[in-house]
Amino acid sequence: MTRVLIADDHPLFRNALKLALDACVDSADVLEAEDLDQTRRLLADLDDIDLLLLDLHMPGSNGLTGLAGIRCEFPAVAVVVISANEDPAVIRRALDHGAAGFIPKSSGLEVLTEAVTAVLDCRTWVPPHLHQTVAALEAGDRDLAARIARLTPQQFRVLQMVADGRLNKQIADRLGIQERTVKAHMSEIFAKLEVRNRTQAGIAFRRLELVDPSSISR
Amino acid sequence: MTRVLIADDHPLFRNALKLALDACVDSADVLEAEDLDQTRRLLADLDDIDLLLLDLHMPGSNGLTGLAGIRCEFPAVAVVVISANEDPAVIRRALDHGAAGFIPKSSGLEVLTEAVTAVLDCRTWVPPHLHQTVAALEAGDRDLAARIARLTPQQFRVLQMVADGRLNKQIADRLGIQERTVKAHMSEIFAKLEVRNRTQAGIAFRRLELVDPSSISR
DNA sequence: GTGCACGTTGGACTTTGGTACAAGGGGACC
DNA sequence: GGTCCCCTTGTACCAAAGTCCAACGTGCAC
Repeated sequence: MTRVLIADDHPLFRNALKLALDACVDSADVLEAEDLDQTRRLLADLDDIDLLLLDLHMPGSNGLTGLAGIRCEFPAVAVVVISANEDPAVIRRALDHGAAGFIPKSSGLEVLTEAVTAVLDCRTWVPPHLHQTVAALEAGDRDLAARIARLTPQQFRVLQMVADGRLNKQIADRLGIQERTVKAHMSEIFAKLEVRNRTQAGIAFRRLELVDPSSISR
Repeated sequence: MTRVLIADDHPLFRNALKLALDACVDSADVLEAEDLDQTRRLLADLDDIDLLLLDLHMPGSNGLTGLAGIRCEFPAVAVVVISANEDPAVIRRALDHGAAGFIPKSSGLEVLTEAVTAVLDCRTWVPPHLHQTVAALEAGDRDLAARIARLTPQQFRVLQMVADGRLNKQIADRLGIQERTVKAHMSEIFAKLEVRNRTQAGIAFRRLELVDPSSISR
């Protein structure tokens, strides 16, 4: 049986996706989440999810940050990115970060069905009218993606807090571990990201964001 | 006599702006620059420039970073921002950072003339069809702008390098000063930006950027 | 079973970062 | 001339960051 998790804060769109899934898979087990935390919890609790349909602009998913985090923590799960934004550069970056496909929110039911079918068949899928454009773009994030993908889940969490300007001690407290351990993770993170200090690590991490830096402001 | 500096990497557009200036000012002294470094040099060498027409996407001007830098170093110069991007949120942010006006690159000659006339008359100017929209936006960057505007020119330079992940020692070398001095600047910067460490300062500074963080990548 | 990746911690250490307090020179402004 | 801001440097000190070494338990895969 195919088990799919739909992660989108828009109930109506979740329904549309469910219809598409019913149309192309018999006896699909469909789960839903409306923010990134819930998504992560479900992925962790149920270890047999085959496919994740992930909205890039869902609460908690900060541009590509959410995607990259999921890819670090659950590398075995295929992820299809969903977004209202159809910018080819964004699609390119999502694919670079390991997305198995990209579905615009404006898609009709047939397109959704086609896309889901393709991905469940282990083929990547992007909108046909953008296929050429996206393919022509040189890999925007491939090196960044490759570096970040090397991080372990815990290292990713540490990096996220570093990119928030937190101290090692604060990170240790929040994760319930010793500051030494945080430092050990930091050394690993620097090596994997090929940077020399936490400021550069934070900068690299924040490249995952998509929108104007100000709108995240506070 | 009115002295104006046009900072835009597009020669054709510089010409259009010159025409507009000729049409509304008699005996205008028009200078040109095609990147931010040259702009800064001209502003520093000639201290009697009344108006700067600044392209947001000129080489070196990294989103609002260039504008903020100019405002720190030459607070007396009126700056009108020019951009192909007409996003009201960007216009709002530019005004928050002290721009005296905003001119879309798509403007015709009459509009350019009108805008320049208004600004030389010490009135702020934005495209009439966007005026309401921009005014309705709550101040996006006003607090950030207020904090950054307090920085002295040297502090701004230091912060810029911090946001690049450089060490205090490296910053000191590049500025030809002692590391102690850099530290003194850092303490000032933290106080003015209301942050507690360099990572947070770097984050705050990078909010000035406008585009997807990845495209600055390397 | 044997490896391997992951997360964890330990000790000992060096390097950076950051604060507090004080002060002098130079330029701008009144 | 006096005042204020900017930039600079100094001393002294403490906190945070980061490195190099090594180790142990767990769970997973071959």
